[in-house]
Amino acid sequence: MSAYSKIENKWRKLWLKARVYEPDLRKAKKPFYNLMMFPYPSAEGLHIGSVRTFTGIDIYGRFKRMQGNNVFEPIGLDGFGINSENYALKIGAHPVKQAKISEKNFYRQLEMIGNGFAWRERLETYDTDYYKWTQWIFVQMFKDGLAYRKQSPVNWCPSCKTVLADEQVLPAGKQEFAGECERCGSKIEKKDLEQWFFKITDYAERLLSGLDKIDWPESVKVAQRNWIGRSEGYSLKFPLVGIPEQEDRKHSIDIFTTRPDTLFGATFVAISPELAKRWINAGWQASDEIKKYISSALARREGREISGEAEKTGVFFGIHAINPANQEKIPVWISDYVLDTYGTGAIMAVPAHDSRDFEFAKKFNLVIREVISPNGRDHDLRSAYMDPGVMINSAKFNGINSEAAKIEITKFAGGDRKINYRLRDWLISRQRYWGPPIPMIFCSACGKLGKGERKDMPGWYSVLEKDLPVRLPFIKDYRPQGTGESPLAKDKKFSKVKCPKCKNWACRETDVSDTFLDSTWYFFRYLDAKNKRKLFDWLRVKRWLPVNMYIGGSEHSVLHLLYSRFITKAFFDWKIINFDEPFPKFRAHGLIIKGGAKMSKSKGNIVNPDGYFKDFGADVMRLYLAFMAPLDSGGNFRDEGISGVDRFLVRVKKLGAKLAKTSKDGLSKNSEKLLHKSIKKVGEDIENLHYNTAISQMMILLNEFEKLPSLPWHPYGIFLKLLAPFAPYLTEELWQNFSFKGSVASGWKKQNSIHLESWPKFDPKKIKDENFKLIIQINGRVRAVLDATTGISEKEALEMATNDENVKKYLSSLAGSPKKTIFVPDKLLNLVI
RNA sequence: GGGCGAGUGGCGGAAUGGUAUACGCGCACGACUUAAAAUCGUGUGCCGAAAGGCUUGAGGGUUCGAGUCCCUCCUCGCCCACCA
Repeated sequence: MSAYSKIENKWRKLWLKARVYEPDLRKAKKPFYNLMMFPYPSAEGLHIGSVRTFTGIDIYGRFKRMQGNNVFEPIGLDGFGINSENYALKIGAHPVKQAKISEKNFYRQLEMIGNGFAWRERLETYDTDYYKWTQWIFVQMFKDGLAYRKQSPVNWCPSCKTVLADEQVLPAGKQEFAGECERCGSKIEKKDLEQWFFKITDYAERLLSGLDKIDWPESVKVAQRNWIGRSEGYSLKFPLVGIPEQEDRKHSIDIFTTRPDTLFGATFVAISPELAKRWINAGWQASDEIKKYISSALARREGREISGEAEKTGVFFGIHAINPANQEKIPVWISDYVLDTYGTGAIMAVPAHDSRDFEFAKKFNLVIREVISPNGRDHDLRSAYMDPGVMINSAKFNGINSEAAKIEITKFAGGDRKINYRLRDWLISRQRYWGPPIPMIFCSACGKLGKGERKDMPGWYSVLEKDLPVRLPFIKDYRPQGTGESPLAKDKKFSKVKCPKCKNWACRETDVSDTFLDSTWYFFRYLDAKNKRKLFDWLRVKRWLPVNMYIGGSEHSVLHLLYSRFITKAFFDWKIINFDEPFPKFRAHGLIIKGGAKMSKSKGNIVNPDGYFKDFGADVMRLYLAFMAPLDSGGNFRDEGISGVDRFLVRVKKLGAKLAKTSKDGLSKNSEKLLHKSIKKVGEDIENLHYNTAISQMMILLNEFEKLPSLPWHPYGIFLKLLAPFAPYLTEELWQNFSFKGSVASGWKKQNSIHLESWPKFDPKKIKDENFKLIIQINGRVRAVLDATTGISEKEALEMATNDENVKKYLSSLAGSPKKTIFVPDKLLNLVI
């Protein structure tokens, strides 16, 4: 037990009862939505890093509150989804039961950190009242044409017999583990299944342009831009030759390129193994050799794409295409270096000007023809020449600049400008148990007749809004099937449903949606968490959104933040909100490490906050975590470091004993100056999330106050206010003890809380210095530091300098008079000899 | 391979182009104590007896003056990765 537990418990209860942190969501005059990414209740409990983020943003929120804002700081749990389910699987508990246990543990931990949470609005994504609206969003996406089904390969672990999310397949970076299941280490395979997708690609352009108007760290914006991967290029058609006229056969290949200027040097076409397989499935003839290559290439590609280092393989497809620029007959190859998921799955290969094509052509002895040259002549190509240059070997385009040739050659070859994106549609289905059932129904009877809610998807109906939520049934064996179906498929009571159209027996969709969907919209729901009839009350949303300040981990730079922006833009298009960027201001927090290494179970260096909060108290831990480093950078968690802030708080408490008897006493001029400087600095530092330097400034101020024989009341009150966002419990207690306002004995009221006091203001006049240290430099080196009066002229400064013994010595030894003097008012004088 | 970020004491870190190492930890010495802890005080980048010199990953540049701006390189961290 820490020395503070008693007062912490007292104030926690009083604050809760008085609703100090519950703004009126319907009427607040100066709403300020202070949001942190909600946690998913992990196995180990609240991570010390999350605690730092939560208390960190709470410091900001308390500061904003004292500045007169109605601060709303909600909290909830992102407890639905694969992570929680895997934990349940691991310990052999049922996710439904485990959720309740984790929930209790997390809320217990979140209560002890001293945050001003609006507890009444808390939510959990697995709550029926919550996921009802997750499903509602799915229904709207379907009706709007933004949800669709398509065949897609999923990750499948043959040993766990389960479908895995991409995040669960070890990434390519760790070479020796690439493409392995994170749980059992088996090689991941791909299975083709019909999956639901959200058409996020429709929003690619807006997701890109929206970045320009939001205040986010540049690195996060760059990450999103790269993820979206807009590429301006051209599409070209390569006709195929020698193909018998048959309906079911392709007669040309479409490709995307950013380098049409190299078209005359395109000496072969390469297509992805996946595309080749689709053609063969559609009726193409292919030799056994080719089929064998395709299946071995696909097998190698299972799991994540292998690293760029891997050697390229390929096989001649046995057909030829026509280069549209020079009508040359060029071979069509199948190769594993062609990505199926980017562009059209087919490329024109220009070995002379693309390193990958070059490598491939060398290996298979294909024609390499130079068409761009740095100097207008052929030269010996040892590697691909990828820079711009002068056109050669390109018929009538010879001699012109390659940049100019891009559009000319495209026109000549009958191509078009095309913008291509790296971004792919969002795969939303999960063949899992622990998530919101996708609210769709398939009727085979309607499907045969081509009927459905949407013409492009015969037989598919969304669940009627009045029938939402589609409740996740409790099933005993929730383990993933490995059949490509969700465990829900086994529950016939669940999956058998009447068709909303023809009333015959139909099938319910048994997949659940991706966890990331749950977290795209939680900040809307916080505003109206108890509303059973609507997603949210429009007036509240109008009053509070978009979010004023959002803080979270940069690991969500791409997925969560991009998906949330996407859903918000969809809401905007559905006209249920009037803004289309949810987080105009976002800041990423840093990572704290322990003993120089990232915290992990295998290293055994995970810090459990429970013991620390118990031993030191919330105020000390909040201060320690804030003092470690600026919030947006990391820090090393060291037990020894805690004592510094612990002592600091003890001294703050002791300082109260020194309070002067009357409130009339003033401070000396110097102390007052420091006080006002501190008010300024602490405020500015909090605004910039530089809590470490704010605390350092308060320590300096405390050191000054401690030196005084007695301390007047007023400055002590100001000091407590500056400290209040960091150490909410102790400052509230001292505020009350010294009767700045009310006391518990006289019936403590909300209005008496230090946390609703106004933030101190500094007087710019009182900050002005009358004296300063004049730095005298000779040739840029400091030779004297003199006390001077603020505002002295260059002449006066020079006089002071030349009268100084030390300076005299240098001037005489260097035997010269200053050639030049540089004078920075109230700062320094530099004599150049 | 590409993108982003970072390299400052024994440690976390601080420095609008103007006294580098604030604040804190740790350490040393001293006071208090029978003693220890706690507390308080003093000191604490490196070399040097001192005067003084050197020091922000390495090297160059711009500047009267560079931790800060520019170029080259090295190391570490994170993200992406055959994106045509």
